[in-house]
Amino acid sequence: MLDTFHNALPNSSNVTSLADRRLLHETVIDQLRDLIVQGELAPETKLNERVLAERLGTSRTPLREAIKFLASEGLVELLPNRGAVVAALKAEKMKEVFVVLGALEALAGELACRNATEDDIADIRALHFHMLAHHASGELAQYFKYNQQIHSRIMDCAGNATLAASYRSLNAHVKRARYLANLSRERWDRAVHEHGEILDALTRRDGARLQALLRDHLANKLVLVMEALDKRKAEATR
Amino acid sequence: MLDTFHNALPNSSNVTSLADRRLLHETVIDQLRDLIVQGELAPETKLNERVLAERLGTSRTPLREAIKFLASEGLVELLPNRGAVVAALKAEKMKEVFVVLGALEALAGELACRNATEDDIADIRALHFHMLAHHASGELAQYFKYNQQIHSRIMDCAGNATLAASYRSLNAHVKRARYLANLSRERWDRAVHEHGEILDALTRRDGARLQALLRDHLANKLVLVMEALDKRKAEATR
DNA sequence: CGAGGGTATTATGCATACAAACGGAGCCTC
DNA sequence: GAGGCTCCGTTTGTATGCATAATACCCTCG
Repeated sequence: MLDTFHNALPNSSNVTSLADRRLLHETVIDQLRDLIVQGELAPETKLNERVLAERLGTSRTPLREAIKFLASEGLVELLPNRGAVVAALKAEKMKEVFVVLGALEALAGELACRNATEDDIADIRALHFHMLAHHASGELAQYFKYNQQIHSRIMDCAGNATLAASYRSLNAHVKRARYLANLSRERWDRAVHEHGEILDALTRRDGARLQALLRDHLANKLVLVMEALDKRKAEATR
Repeated sequence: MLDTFHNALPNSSNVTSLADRRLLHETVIDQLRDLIVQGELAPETKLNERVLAERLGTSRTPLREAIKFLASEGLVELLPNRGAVVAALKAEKMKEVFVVLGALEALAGELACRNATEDDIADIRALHFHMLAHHASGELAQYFKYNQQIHSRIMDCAGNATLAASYRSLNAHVKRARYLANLSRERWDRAVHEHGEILDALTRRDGARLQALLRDHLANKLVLVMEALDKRKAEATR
């Protein structure tokens, strides 16, 4: 997974020699984030330090540092004197996250219309058609992958690393909900249609339109996630 | 049971009731954040773990956990195998932060226009007049305090805890720049005037207008910070 | 049989110990 | 004299130990 979150290395001169040195607690941060995002560690799971440390092949110290880091991203919650748990997946929280993400993506779209090069847009178009192909053949996992890449690419084109970092942090929450959302064909088709419009707006560099489209796109995605959460809740209480 | 006495201790962040007691690493996070935001630990200062731990009256373990936490907020940067430094105050970074903050505050304004109670708005009006008083008497520090409270209060009225958390995290960067911005009277008057318009828009619950005002307000603040940064840079190279 | 309390066990929070890596001083070589 | 190499002190990174808080269990009592 290329999702590794690197803090910007201030020293760009010998960046390669420093960058490829993976510190244990950074590895642990990524491993733990993946476990949470992919749902392998279910929401509200208690994080037993000793057990987890052994599972990740490290000691408690780097693990504890990783937990503190993820706590500030909101993926885990700290219970004083009782350790940490994987953050709950609550409908209310999801609504909040989507509203903020909507604003961030809208901003990114606006900036991308100004800053993207033609090559950037060509790349995004290529990703778009890959995505269409996987949609056509019904390969959900691959579809999601390219979908995600398109949004990330637009974010990158905005040319604002701070914006991108905020986006990634919040987006982790959404990714977590993804694995439980099984798309109806109708909704899936609609999402793909929206992506077509998004690509159009970007191509025409119509910032205002792209902003509105991205906001709506997120709002529709929220509906999906909410339905999935409701269904899960219904199954749980049954 | 007898420990209920401890609940009287000052408690800033976690609303999750249970036993939220003050843990050492949390205290250290706040202390360290304050040191950085108030400029006592200057940008690019190396954080020597042993020295800092002693200064804060703790051991390296909680300090390191606090550093990891602040790293994810972007206030410190981690240099693999070489520790951590206070994040640099760069113009480019500031521009980025202000753009994102602008979007977040605009969103908060829009939501606040929908969700604020009349009492909320009355509170904000009260803060506004306190601020005016300190502006009139030229008390910058007090002015800043009420200014900040107004923005925080609007943020709270938005009723989106996730939004508020993102805002706080990014706003720490701005606060850090504040101590070096010495306002000209003209600019100060202008900022106060803008605040008047902001209050008006909120009172009339004109979300679109408030959004635009907050965005502009932030943009103007950015200009101030940039001038201050330029001046500091000029002094440094002299 | 259930409730309450007290003790034992376990896990967390913090401190310290140990290992590895960086940086600098001094020495050697050219 | 300059450049580079090595060794050593310092600092970070990781592991482990110890104390305390929380939980689970059991025993007693109603």
